[in-house]
Formats: sequence, C-alpha cells, structure tokens
Amino acid sequence: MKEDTKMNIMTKATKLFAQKGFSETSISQIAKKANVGKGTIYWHFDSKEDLFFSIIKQKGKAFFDSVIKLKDSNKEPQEIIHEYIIKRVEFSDNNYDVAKMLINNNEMINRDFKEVIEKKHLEVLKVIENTIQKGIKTGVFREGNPHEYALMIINTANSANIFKDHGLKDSTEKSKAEKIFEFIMNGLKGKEDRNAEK
Amino acid sequence: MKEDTKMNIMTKATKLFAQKGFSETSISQIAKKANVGKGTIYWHFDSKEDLFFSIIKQKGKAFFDSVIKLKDSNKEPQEIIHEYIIKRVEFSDNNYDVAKMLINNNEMINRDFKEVIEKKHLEVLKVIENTIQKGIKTGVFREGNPHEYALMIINTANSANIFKDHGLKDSTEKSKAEKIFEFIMNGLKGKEDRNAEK
Amino acid sequence: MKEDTKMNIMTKATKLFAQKGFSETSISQIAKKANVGKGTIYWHFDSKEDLFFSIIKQKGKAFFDSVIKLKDSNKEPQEIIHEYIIKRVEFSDNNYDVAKMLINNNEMINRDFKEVIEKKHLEVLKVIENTIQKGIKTGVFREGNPHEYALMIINTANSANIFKDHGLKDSTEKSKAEKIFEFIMNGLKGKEDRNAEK
Amino acid sequence: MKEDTKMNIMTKATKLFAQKGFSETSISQIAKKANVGKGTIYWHFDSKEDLFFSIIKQKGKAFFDSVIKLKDSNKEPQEIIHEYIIKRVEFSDNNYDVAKMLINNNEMINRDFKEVIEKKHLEVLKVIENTIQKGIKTGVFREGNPHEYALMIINTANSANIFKDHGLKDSTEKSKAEKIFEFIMNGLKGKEDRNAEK
DNA sequence: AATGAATGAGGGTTCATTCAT
DNA sequence: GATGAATGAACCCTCATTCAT
Repeated sequence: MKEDTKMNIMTKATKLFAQKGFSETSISQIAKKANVGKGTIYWHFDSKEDLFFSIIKQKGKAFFDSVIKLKDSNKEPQEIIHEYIIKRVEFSDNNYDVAKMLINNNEMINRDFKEVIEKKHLEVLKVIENTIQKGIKTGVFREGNPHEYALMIINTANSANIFKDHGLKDSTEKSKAEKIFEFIMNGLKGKEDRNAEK
Repeated sequence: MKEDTKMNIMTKATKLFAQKGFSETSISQIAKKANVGKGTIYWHFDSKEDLFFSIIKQKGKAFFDSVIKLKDSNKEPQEIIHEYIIKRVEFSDNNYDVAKMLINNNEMINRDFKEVIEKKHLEVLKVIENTIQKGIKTGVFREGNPHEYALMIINTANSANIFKDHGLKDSTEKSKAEKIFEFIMNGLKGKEDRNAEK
Repeated sequence: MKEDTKMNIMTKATKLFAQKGFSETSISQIAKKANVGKGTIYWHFDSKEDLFFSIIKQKGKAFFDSVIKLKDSNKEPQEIIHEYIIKRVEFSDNNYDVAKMLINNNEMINRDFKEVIEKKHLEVLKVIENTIQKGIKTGVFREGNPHEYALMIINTANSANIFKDHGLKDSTEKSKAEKIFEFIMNGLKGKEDRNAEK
Repeated sequence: MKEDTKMNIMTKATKLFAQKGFSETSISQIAKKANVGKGTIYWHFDSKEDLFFSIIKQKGKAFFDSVIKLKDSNKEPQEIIHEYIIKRVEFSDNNYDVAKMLINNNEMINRDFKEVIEKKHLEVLKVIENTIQKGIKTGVFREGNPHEYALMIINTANSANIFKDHGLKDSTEKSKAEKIFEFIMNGLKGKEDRNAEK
C-alpha cells in the first residue's frame, strides 16, 4: 500500500527530528531508519522541509482542532481551561518535539507554512480569550485583560515541555496537568495574604 | 584592539544564532556580519561550538549569578520571587536566544558544557525552592511542595521568551514582569470563587 | 557501471598521488582528473585516506602475494632471488609511487594500516631470509647472517624506484632486473682481487 | 645575535620536517617549537619553501661537498668507494629526512632548486664513475659499464635510509657502513660458485 | 513506485602569508 | 628585528537533490 510507505517515512522521520532537530537529521538517516531508498522519500515529499512540515501539520492539526473544538462545548469556563491544559500536556507528552517546533518561530520555517501555523495559534488564543472573558463576566475569573490572561495561560501551559524535563513526577493524587491547572487558577499566594487583600 | 574584534564577533554571532539557531547559522555569515575574515573567528575561538558556548557562558553567567546572589539577600520571599521574575524577563528581553538555548537541551550541546549549565540551573532552582519554603512557613505562600512550586514558577518565568513573541505590549500601568509576577502570585481565579473556597 | 567509476577514480588518483604525494594531491584535483563530482569520490570511498589506502592495498597485495608465493616453489635459491628482483623491478616500473609509499613510513599512515603493511613486509623478508639460509647451506651463497643479507637485498631491490629516475637504460644485452640481480650476486670486486682473497 | 635566531629556526624546522614531512609541518608549529613569532620566520625566510630549501642546501651542501672532495684524494678506488659509503650512511643517520628529500624528486620542489640539486647529484655520480673506471683499469673492480655501476652503488647506498628503519643492528665486528660496503664489493654469491665461474 | 549512484553548493576548518605596531 | 592578529584561498567533507534505471 502506498500510504504505508509514506506513513512509515513520517513515523521514522518524526522520531529522528525529535531526537536531533531538523538540521541535524539527514535524509539518509531517515531513509535508512525507514528502510527505503533516498529517492523514495523524494517521491513522497517534495523536499526535506516538506516532509518536516507534513509531520507538523499532521500532528499539530489534531491538537489544534481538538482545542478549537472546545469553543463549541457548553462547558463552564473553568472546565474549558482545564481541558485545554490536559490537551496541551498530553500534546507535549506525546509529541515533545513537534510541540517545541510549533512554539518556537524558527527562521527555517518558510513563510507560507508560518502563516498556517500562526492562524491556528490565533484561533486557539481566541478560544482561551473568549473563555476567560465569559469567566470574568460570571465572576469565576479575576478582573483583567482577557487577551493578556490568555497569552499567559498559553505560555504557562507551553512550559509543559520544559516541565517534563525537570522531572516533576506525578504523585498519586494529582497529575501534571492537574498541578499546572491549579497553579494557573490559584497562584502561589497564601490564604493569609489573600484575606489581607480584601 | 583585540577585545574589540572578539566582542564584535560575539555580538554579531549572538544576533545570528538567535535568528536562525546554531545549525542554520554559518561561520561565513557571522564573518560577513562582523566584517572580519573567516579565519579571524578561528583566531579567537576554537570552533563554531566554542563560539556558541562562549556566548552562552558570557551572557548566561551574569544572569545566573545575579539570581543566585538573591539567596544572600534579607528580602521577604515575595520580594525575592519578584526580583527573580524581573531578572528573568530582562534576560529574555536582552538575550532572547541565549535564554532559549539555556532552556532547551539541544542535542548538539556537549556533555561537559551541559553539566555546567545543569549545575547553575539547580542552584537557581534551590534559591527559589528555599524562598518558597520560607514563604510557606510564614504563611505568605500557599501550602504545597516547594520543589514543585519552584519548578512551576521557573517554567512559567521561562515562558517569558515566548511571551514576548506574542506581543503582550506593556501597558502604562504594569510592566511585563509585573504581570507575570501577579499571575504567579494570584492565578486566574476570581474573588467570588476564592471566598467560596474558604 | 559502478566498478567503472570506482576504478576510474583509483586510476586517476594513483597517477596524482604518484606525482605529488598524498598531502599535495587534493580531492578536487582527483575529481577533475576523473571527470566526476567531488561527492562521487566520497560515495565510493570514506575519505581521502581511504582512497589512498585502497589503492595501496589493491596494487600492493598483488605484488606481495606473488612474492610470498615464491616460498612454495621448488626453485633453487638463486632462482628465487632472481624472480624476486624481477617482480620488484616490475612493481616499481608499473606502480612507481605505490611502491614508494610502501617503502617510506609516512607519518600520516594510520596504525591499523601500517600493521597490515608491516606484516606483509615481514612475510617477504622471511621468504628471502629462508631462501638465503638454504643457499648458504648448499654453498651457493656466501657465509653470513641471512637476516642481514635479506634486508640488504630487499633494500637494494627497493632502490629500483630511484634507479629508474636516473635513467639506467636497458641495453640490448641485459634488462634492469638482470643487472640488479648480477650486482647483488657478484658485487663490484674484480676477479684479481677475489683470487687474492682465497 | 641574528644568526642565533635563524639557526634556531632552522634546527627546529629540520626536526619537524623530518618527523612529519613538508606538507604536514606548519609554520605555526615551527614558530612554537623555536619560541619565536610566526612573523619572525618570515623575516628570516621568504616562505615556507625557502626555509625548507635553506635547510636542505645547508645540510646537503656539507654532504655533497665532502663527497665531491674525494675526487682530489690520492686514495685507492676501493678506499674512495669505502669513504663514500661511510659518508652516505652518516648522512642518513644524522639527517634522515633531508637525505630522503634529496633522493625523491618531489613535485613541490621548484625548478630552480631542482637544478641545483641535480647538478650536485651529477657531480657525485661523476666522482663515483671515475673512481670505478680507474678501478676497472687496475683490475680491482669487475669489468662493466662504470656509469651503470656508479648508479647502482649510489642507489644501494641510498637505501641506507630504509636500511636504518629495518633495524639492522650494528654488531661489534662491523658497522652498518662496513656491511653495505662489503655487500657492494662482494655480492651474495658463495665461493664455491665463484670458483666454478673461473 | 522505488532505487541509489552521482552531483556540487556550501559547510567548518586550516594555514601560509601580510602588516601595523 | 620581532610580533601576532587578521586574512582568504583552499582544503576535506556532508548532504539535499536529481535522474537513469
């Protein structure tokens, strides 16, 4: 089957790109790992960049779409943020390097591709932003600029990648996502201090 | 003057490494940007890697040391966290890509160098951790695992890099650091909700 | 045909290495002479060293093996020395520089390769040495240390390379090999003197 | 003293050229070994080649001149050949690589220099040739072509270089030169055989 | 569809040479 | 006389890409 070969190449390429980055991964290495000739890769993909982008598109689309779909749910704002965190952490767990690529705006990414990604990013941002706006209105979220909050949440959630490296083990009580969510919700400040604030 | 040439190379190299990453930046490009011959770079640095590491070491040391020095201050926990955020944001503002390099464990980084960086990271982590422990004791910080909190704060602060890209403009009222600090302290949850919690 | 390209490269490289030595011959020159791209050389050989060694191995093996095979012949000692000289002269005639490389211990030759060559050299030495020992026993060769004689014969024969440069033209009567053989056998001393010796 | 610096450079350069050859020895290495700046070498010598040739000229001249002087001696032919061998062996012992350079016609040697060397070579050849001619006339040397004999003797003596590598240790009785001389004089053939010849 | 030999632009690096000091 | 920072041509080698099979 045609798709088999293509998928095989993508799978193996993903592993290599994740391990060593785009530049340090060669077509030869991918070909060897995938047990195909170098020419075969060029039959399925226009270029090394095309292969790389195909992977990001494939893996990224699932994540982005699942997040964007949240806007159509009837869930409470807090629940939506919660689910976003879960999805974001899962994405980093399963596609560490793809996630990394999507966050950093590497120069090697060509313009056309960048636009596509940027659009998706903005859609996600909008979902979070709207959610926060709704939450502020209903009083479940603190007053403030929804756009700024959205960016901060996304950025905090983006740190899931690095989070992982620093070995925050999941205790039995709460998962990594749970901890991030709670931190985003409540911050560090103690109750004493909060009471004083009032 | 000798130092002038070396510094010039480092400055221009930093800009290029920041724009395109290590692999995608060539010695020729750096030489051209710095207006020196390719050989001149090799007079001042042993290799491309050496140049790269020299930059990270130079810029990174100042940041790390200034943060580690915080442990000797008599300031209140909240104030220390506050200063850390300020320093971290400044670091990202002034050395965007150096900061990025220090966060990501790129494969190409050699072992010896990695160890040095890791040690610095752990020192910083310890400073934050101890600060939080003290804060929890005095009730200014929420109960919880200081180590986990420290990691989350650092990771959140690490996101300052990405933060910047997404154009969170500094309004007149509060600087970027201020906003991150407040977010870390208070989280997103509204007061209504907090009262309910009690 | 694959072998054609590889052989072509080796042939042209041999000519260049012979003319200018290893260091002074560049891959670009070889590629140009062989009418192939630089990359093609690296498809067929791991490195410039590998190409160089491949040539020596290929050409050297034939010579060494043909000499070592002499030990299994039933020929008289004199005849074996005779044949060795012929083969040695032929080798220098046909592969002047390969022969030169095999004699000189160039510093750049790596250890593993040197060992292989050294072993072959010792095998040849042993063949000559045993032949001389037999000849001394039967009285056809002068008394003396067979090992030392063998070394001297080989070294004298090695001079076939330089011999050639100095233009000792082959007269009608005797070939170059014949003259070397006779010189090795009889030396320079006149008969008068020899009689006196007795 | 000026000469001191120049001589120091030449001495250290000789050692390095001998160890690693012309191409593999760099001006930097020589400068370091001689404890002078790279510029200093270029003050005393026009180029790397010039330094190399200066060394060969200096060391080679002494050898060539001492050999050529033999023609003015009143010694017997045998004695002259004997002294030539001694001088040749000494030259290889003391200036292994200089001797090697003088034998091989490396392409890197420029035309002008080659001519000078070639002339010296021919002068030496003439000395040996004339000596042999005289010896043949007086019957101490075998009949034959003096020119060819001269070349063979020189080439055999040239092998002193390689001779050395193969570790022909000097026994108490005879020095390396003595053995080469005897071999040149008498050859390998046994007395039995010689008697038969008569 | 698939292959892999061939290509050449470009990469990092070395080093003989120059020149201001 | 002496220095060493600076230079750039040339080196070895890699690798994305092509194309005949």
